[in-house]
Amino acid sequence: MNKENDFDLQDFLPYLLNRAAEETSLDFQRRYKDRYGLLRTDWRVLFHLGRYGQMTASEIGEKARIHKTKISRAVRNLQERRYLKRTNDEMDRRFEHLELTRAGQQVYADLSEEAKKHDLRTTAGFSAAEVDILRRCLKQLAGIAGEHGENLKK
Amino acid sequence: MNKENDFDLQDFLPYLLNRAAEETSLDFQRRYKDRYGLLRTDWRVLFHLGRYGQMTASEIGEKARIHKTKISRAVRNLQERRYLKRTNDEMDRRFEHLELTRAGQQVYADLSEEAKKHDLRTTAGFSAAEVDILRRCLKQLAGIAGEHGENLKK
DNA sequence: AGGTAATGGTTGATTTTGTAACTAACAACA
DNA sequence: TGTTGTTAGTTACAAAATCAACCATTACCT
Repeated sequence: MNKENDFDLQDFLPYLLNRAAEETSLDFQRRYKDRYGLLRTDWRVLFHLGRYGQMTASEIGEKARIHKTKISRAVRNLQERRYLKRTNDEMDRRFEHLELTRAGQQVYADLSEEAKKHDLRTTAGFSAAEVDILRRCLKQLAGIAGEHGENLKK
Repeated sequence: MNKENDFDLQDFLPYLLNRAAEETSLDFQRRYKDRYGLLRTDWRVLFHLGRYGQMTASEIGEKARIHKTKISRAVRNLQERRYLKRTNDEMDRRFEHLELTRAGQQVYADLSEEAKKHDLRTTAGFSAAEVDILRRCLKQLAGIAGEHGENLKK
């Protein structure tokens, strides 16, 4: 079929990563989608605010590597659902400080519980050592800093 | 900011997998996009045909977990670029056998070379053992059969 | 045969995403 | 001041993904 080429698609990392990402995201997706009407970017933004507290749109974008237009739309969605409120910075009125409302915090609490359980299920078939290596490799690949806060970029 | 919750988003596997997938896909994407005008689904289909030879659309869909509408459009794209040809099954005229043309095979040869190199670069920072574990975990998560051809489903 | 269901594949409408241009607010410096 | 350059965020338009309805062909069942 092909030349002497022994390269197998099923070993190609971008392919594997994409498929693994899709598979593992699927049933968790249902939680935030059906339960709260959120899109993927929505919950990512919500998670960041829930985990790290008040942030601006571009801080979230930088940390989560999400483009600003996606964030802009996610913020609007979350605000419409009353999960988030915006406050203008008094010093520099270009900034908007974003923060979860009480309702938003509840969603975060619920979903982060789900996420924790979800990860346990996902890794059920692996040993602790394997899970550890998996996470470390993925963080490296994702460009997420290890212990050193080397978040370079700009 | 949040309750006693110690769950960190940066450890959540769907999140990590998605980000790692995006990061690692990026520069490879440029290869097939700029060089051959292919979309992501296009090259996936092309890779399957290049690797496994003649297949039907739904066989590809099942193996690669791509929805049939996406495949239908990818096939049309590839055909327009003369990378692929269709043949109708004489026995059952619902089937179309898909196959790469000479040109398509050249694209496959080039891109699979690139892919191989790409993976080497991607894993440059890891030990062989780590890479091995990473791949095995990902295959498991992606639902790709290990040694046993347990491709269940349908 | 004739009716119903299932399968392979395509097409069209709606949603989502990506790209680029744009507004508003500030900074820097003449 | 005023002109130029940046930065935060939004909006508009094009590209792409998703979902549902749709042929055409074959299978099943009486």
